Amino acid sequence: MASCDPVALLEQAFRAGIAAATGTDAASVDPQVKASADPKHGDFQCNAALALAKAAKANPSELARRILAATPLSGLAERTDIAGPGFINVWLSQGALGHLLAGMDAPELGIDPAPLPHAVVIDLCGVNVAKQMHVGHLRATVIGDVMARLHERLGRKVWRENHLGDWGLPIAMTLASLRRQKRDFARLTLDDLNTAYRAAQAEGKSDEAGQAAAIACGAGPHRLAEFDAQNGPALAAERDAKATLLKLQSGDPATVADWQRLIDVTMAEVFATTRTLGVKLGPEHSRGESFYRERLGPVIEAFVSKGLAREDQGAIVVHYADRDRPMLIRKADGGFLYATTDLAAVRFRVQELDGGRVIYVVDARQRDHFKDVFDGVRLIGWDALRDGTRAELSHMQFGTVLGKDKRPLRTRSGENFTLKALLDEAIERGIQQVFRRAAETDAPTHGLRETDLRAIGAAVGIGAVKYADLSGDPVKDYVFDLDRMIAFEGDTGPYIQYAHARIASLIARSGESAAAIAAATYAPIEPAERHLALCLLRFPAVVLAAAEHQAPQRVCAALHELANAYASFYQACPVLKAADSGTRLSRLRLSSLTQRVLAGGLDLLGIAAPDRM
RNA sequence: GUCCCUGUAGCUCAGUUGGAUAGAGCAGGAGCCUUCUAAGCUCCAGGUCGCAGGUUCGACUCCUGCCAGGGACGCCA
Repeated sequence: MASCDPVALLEQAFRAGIAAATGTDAASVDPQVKASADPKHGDFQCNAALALAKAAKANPSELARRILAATPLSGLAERTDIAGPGFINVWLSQGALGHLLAGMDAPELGIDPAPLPHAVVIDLCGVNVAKQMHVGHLRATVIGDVMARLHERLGRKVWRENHLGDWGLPIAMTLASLRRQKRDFARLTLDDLNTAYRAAQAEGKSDEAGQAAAIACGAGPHRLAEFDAQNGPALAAERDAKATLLKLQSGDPATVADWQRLIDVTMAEVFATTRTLGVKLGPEHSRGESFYRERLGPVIEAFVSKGLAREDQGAIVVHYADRDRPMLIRKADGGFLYATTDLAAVRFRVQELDGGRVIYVVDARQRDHFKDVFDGVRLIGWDALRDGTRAELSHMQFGTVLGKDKRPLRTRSGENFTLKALLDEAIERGIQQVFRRAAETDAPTHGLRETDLRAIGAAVGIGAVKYADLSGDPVKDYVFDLDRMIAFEGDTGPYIQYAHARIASLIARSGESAAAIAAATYAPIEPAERHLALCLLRFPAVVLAAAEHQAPQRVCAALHELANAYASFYQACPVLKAADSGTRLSRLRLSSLTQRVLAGGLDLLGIAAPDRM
């Protein structure tokens, strides 16, 4: 497979050179080829001589000389250099750059397929029935979607699993409460459900807390009876909820129909939000907790029968050798816990979905929980795939979204912001900016229809929010500051969209056909052209690295660098007014490739790339 | 109390798994639109990488111990 990745080609060359110079096996050497940080040190460098010299107690500079002499670089390098204690610096020739760019100039943009023997399962979104989506879901949804896109781009089978909270007592409480109120289930909105959910939760809490307090105070049976009388409604509600849960579990048709209605109402709004976000998530990706309900009992039986779990104070728990914290898998009252469901889910995902990698895109605060679950899975061997290999289980943990006060983002009244409200505001701000621009008579958007401008504005606003979420290390908390995200200056989504739109407009103005541009010869000569070319060639490897390291921010960084390199090129190198037609066409082709890489990269991030803005 | 995460410029953050003089963006200073979109470009200024040891040719990166902030810890999910 002809690779257009200069690092791969140089690695191959240096591996041969090192093998020849040191008399070792080429397959076992690490050529340590990297892009140079400083142009003074060439385009790429090979750092292998330093480590090898230490092992062989040789002079690193001398060894570097021998490696370089034995490395076949003709056709690739125009200049080489040995610097410092033994760094080998390489400058690519213009011919090699042009050849590599041409190799990358294809629909797949140089991203070679990297298939895996098994599927990749991505747990994302994780909404709860009867609850509004909030900023926490933004991250689980957006990051999960990007991970799915990255693996899909590499030609891997991907399962997007939206593990919704659609089962258990909380849902039954909401359902029971709505039925008591004789609500018309055909007319319910998500807000209605949310209100009922919170009311039901609050009832349960006050009841529990009060009862616990009464018991803690050493209250006798009489006092407890009095308490019971005072809290009659709450207790009645709880009994009602439990009865409803039983009916639901036994498949009572009317109850199941109402329950399904709650799910439909919730998911209609969830899917409206994922559409707004440009996230690929639909009904076909929903596999909620209820799906696993028949698989929970067997989980307990398996752990108990294998002696991995035992009874403790009435509950069934798994103890681990290296920590005090046990994992509860069944309550004393016989009920199951979320660890039980997750154990069943991992088992299903590995054994039935053939998941060789199972990635949980979930809030970092659940790290202990997933450590326990994964260790439990490994203990019992449910990470074994059909071919006997072990699945990789990972918790891709993300940090909390904070407000400007560095506290978890809340409204004035202390409630979570709904995701919808946040996105609506971002879209509104994006539209304002686009309108402001379009008012200028020389703007390419001047005179566009209002509906088109609004669509561009939405793409810009959503792009700003998503880019801000994706461009940092996922594990860290970040401050949600719409003013900063939407400023559209610097390292933002709109900056990259802008670079893309500029190129689209440039190419449209050129009057050249796509065929004429595609037939041009790449001739990156000017420093800005060379730098742009090197940024382009770096991109395919970044996609693979981002997938393997579960680091979407690498895609963002590479795109920002590329957009930046293009902006400098644009400033320094006239395209349409280039001195001669060869240069003009070469620069147009370079621009075209840049445009497609930017669009492709934004697509991996699930961010739209408008042609005008 | 136990365990986990985080600490990099005034602010918000990157840092390619150990490589050369630690990078961006805001904010601050100086320039650049009669010529391809100024949502842009080019300079300048800004740092004991939380602290202290250790590992080695070489450490923001790996190890140990502290300090600070945050989080999780038996019958909620």
